[in-house]
Amino acid sequence: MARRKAVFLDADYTFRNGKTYARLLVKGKKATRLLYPYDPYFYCDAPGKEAEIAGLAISKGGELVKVKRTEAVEKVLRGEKRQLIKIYCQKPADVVVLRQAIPFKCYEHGIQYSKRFMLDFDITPFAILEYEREGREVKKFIKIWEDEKLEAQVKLGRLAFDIETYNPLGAPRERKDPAVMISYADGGSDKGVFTYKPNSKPFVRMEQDEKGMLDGFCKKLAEIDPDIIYGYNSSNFDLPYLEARAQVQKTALAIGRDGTSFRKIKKGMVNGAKITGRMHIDLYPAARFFGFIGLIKAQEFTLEKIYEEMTGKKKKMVKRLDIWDMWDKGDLDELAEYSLGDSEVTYELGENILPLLLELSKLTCMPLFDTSLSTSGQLVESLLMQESVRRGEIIPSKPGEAEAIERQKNPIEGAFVKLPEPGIYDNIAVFDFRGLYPSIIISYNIDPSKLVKEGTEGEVSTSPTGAKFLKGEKGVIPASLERLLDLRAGLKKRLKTGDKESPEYRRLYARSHALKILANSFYGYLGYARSRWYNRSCAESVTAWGRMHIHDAAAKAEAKGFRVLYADTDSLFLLLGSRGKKEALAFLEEINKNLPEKMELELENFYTRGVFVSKKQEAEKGAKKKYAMLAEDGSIKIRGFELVRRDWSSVAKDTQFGVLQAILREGSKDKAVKIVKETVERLKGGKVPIEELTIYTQLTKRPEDYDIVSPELAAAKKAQARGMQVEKGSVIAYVITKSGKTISEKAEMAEHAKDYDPDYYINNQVMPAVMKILKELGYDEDELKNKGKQKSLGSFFE
DNA sequence: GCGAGCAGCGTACCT
DNA sequence: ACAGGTACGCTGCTCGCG
Repeated sequence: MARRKAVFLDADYTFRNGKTYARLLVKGKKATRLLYPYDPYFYCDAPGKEAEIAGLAISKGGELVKVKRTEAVEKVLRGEKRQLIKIYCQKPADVVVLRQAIPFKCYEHGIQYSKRFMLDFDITPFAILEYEREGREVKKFIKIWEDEKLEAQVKLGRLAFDIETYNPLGAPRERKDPAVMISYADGGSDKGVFTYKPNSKPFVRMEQDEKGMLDGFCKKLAEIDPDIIYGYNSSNFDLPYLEARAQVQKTALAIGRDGTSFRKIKKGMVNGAKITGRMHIDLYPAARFFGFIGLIKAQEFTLEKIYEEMTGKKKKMVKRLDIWDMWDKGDLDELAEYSLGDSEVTYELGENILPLLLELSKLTCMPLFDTSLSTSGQLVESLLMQESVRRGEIIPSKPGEAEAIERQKNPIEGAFVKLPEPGIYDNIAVFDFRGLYPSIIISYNIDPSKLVKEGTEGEVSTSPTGAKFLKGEKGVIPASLERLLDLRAGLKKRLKTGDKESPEYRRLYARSHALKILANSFYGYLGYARSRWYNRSCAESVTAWGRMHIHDAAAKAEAKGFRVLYADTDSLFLLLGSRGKKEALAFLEEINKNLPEKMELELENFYTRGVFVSKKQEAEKGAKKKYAMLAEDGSIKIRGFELVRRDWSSVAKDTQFGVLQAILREGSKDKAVKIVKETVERLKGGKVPIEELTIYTQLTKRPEDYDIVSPELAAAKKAQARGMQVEKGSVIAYVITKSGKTISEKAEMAEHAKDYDPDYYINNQVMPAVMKILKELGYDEDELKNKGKQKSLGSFFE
C-alpha cells in the first residue's frame, strides 16, 4: 500500500455508493484529492431512548431518512459529565432532518461536515499528513503533525488576475457588455494580458474574440496551475462577470482544478467564490477585515488605497480611464499597461496579506479560503470549538434569532472613561494594562462552565457584580486564551533576535500578530449576541473587573500625589508634577505587586506635553477620547481629533495638525493663528485643490434604505444617476460645491466637483477643527463675542 | 417668517 | 454580524420673537 506525505489544504465531502466521504485537498508534489469514509453525526441528550432513536426513520421529500447507527458516549456538558447518544447519519444533510425529528435536546448538529472532520482528526490547515492509500481512498492516517520545515518544502503557487470590461454607461452590464481584457501575474516572469484587438505591447496575447480570450486565460491558468488565486472584489465582480460572459459566448469558465468554474458561498454577510481545488482569496473582504480590526486605516477601500496603505508604496496612478472609449478607438496600449499593473499590484497586496491569513487559518483550524471571509467572531468560535473537541466537551449551540435579538436589546455595561479637564499639560506618564480583558479572563477563570451558583462548594473568585467563578481547572475560554498568550510570549522571545528581513522572521511576526488579533477578540465574542459562548454574567464580570482595576490604580496614583488627567478602559494618564519618572516607575512596581499574576500595568510612554480640549457642547467639560501628546522622542500621538477621521477634509485636518504641532512643539499661539489665517486666505482665493477638500464617508446601508438626507447620500445619489454603482459599504468621496441651498444640495462627488464653497470649508471645516484647540491658548468664547456679533468665526481673522 | 435650540440619525473613532 | 463608550455634523422639527 502506498504511503505518502502531503500538506493538507482544504476539506469538503462527497456522497457515493451510500457512503459519506471526507474529501481532502492535499498537496505533495502536486495537488490531489483524497477520500476518507466518515459518517456525519450529532448528539442527543435522551437517557434510555437509544433503541427508539436508533430505529428512527422519517420520510422527507419522498426519501426515507434513517439513523445509520447510534452509540452511547460520555461527554462534558456545561462542565458536568453526561451520557449522550451519538447519532450517526448517512449523509450530512440528514443531520438537520433527523435532529428536527427528535423531541429531545440535541447538540453539535449545526457544525459543517468538513469542520467536523477536521476537528475530530485534529487536522489543521497546512499540517503534514502521512497516510496509506489505495487509489484515491485513504485507508489510514499514519501521522498528522505540524512541522515548519516540511511545510516550507511545499511551495504554494500563487497567481493574481484582473479583468477590464466595456462600460459605456459607467457600470458594465454583464449580459450585454463584453469583457475586453484579462490580465494575470504570478509574481515572477509569467504575466500578461489576454485581449482581442491589436496591441503593440509585448506582454499582450491577442485572441480572435472574447471567447478566445476567455479560453486563452483558462488555458494559461491550467498551465500555471496555481494553488492560490488572488483577486480584488473578484467574488462579487470579476468571477461572476467572467462566468456570465462565458455563458454568453457558449464556453466554459474552466478555472477549477476539475475544469469547473466556481461556487458562490455565503459566509455570514459576505459573498465568497470557491474555486474547486484551489484557494481563491478575494483581497477586498480581507482588506475590510483588516480595516475593521484597526490594522489598516484607509480612506477608501479601493485597490490603490489598500495597496498603498499595506505596502507603503505608491501605486502608479493612471488618469481615470474610459475603458469603453479606448476600446472603441482601438487605443489599447495604455489600457493593457493599466490592466497588467492591476494584476501585479493585486499580487503584491496578496503577498502582504497572505502570511497573516495563513497563520490565522492554522491557529483557528479553518481552511484558508474560509479564513479569508471570516469575521473575528467566527475565528474565535472556530478556535473554541477546537479546544472543546480536544477536551471532549460539548460545543454550545448557536442562539436562535429571537434569543439573539433579546441579547442585543440588553447591552452589557462597558468600560470606564474619566472626564478630562481641558488644558495643556507638561510632563505626563501614560500607563496601561497589558491585554486587560484577556488577562482578566485568564486570572479569574471567566467561562460559562465555571460560573457557580450561590452556596456551591469550592474555591471561587467573586467579581464586582457578585458572580462567582470556580478556581482551579481552566474553562475552555480561559484555557484557549492562555494557550494563545503563551504561544505569543514564546514567539516574542524568538522575535527579539533574528534577521528582520528573513522569511522566517516575517512568518513568526505574522503568527504573533495573528495571536494578538485572536486574543483581543475573545471578550467581544463573549458578549456577542450570536455567540455560541455568549454569557451575560461572564461578559459583565470582565468589564466590572476591568473598571475595578483601573479605578483602583487611579485611586492609588492619587494617594501617591499624582494627578490623574485621564483614563480610558485600561489606560491611565498621570501628571508627574513635582514627581519624577523614578517615582512614576516605583508606583508602577507597587501596583504590579498586588495584581494577579497574568495582569500587568505597563509604562506606555512619557510625554513632555499634552493637550485635552473641551467638548463643543458643554464647553466647561473636557472631551473624552480626544487628545494629542508630544513624546520625548519628538513623535506626536493623536487620538480622536478630526485630523484622524476620514470624514473631514484634509484642508481642515492639515490645518488642525499644524495648530497642534505649533502648540505641542513650540507652545506658540502666534504661529498657530498664522497657520489658520493662511488656510483661510487660501480657501478664499479659491485655489485649494479638490483633493484637499474631499470628504470620505461610508454608506453603511444601501442608498435606497435611508430615511434621512445627508451630504454623502445626496452625492451618492447624484453619482447613481450617472450610472455609477453605489452599494452598501461604498465609501463616498464628496466635495461641498457652490451650487445649491442646503449642504446636501451642494454635495457632489469629488470626481465631478468643478468648484467649492469657501464659506463652508472655512466655517464648517477649518474653524471648528482649530477653534477648540486655540481656545486652550486663550482664544475663548468671550473674546470672540466681544468682537461684536459676527457673521462667521472666519471673520475673526480678518 | 426666521433663527435658536433640540432630538434623532448617522458615522467614525477609542480602548 | 466582535464589545461598549463617546463626539459631533446634518436635518428637520418646535418654539418664541417680532
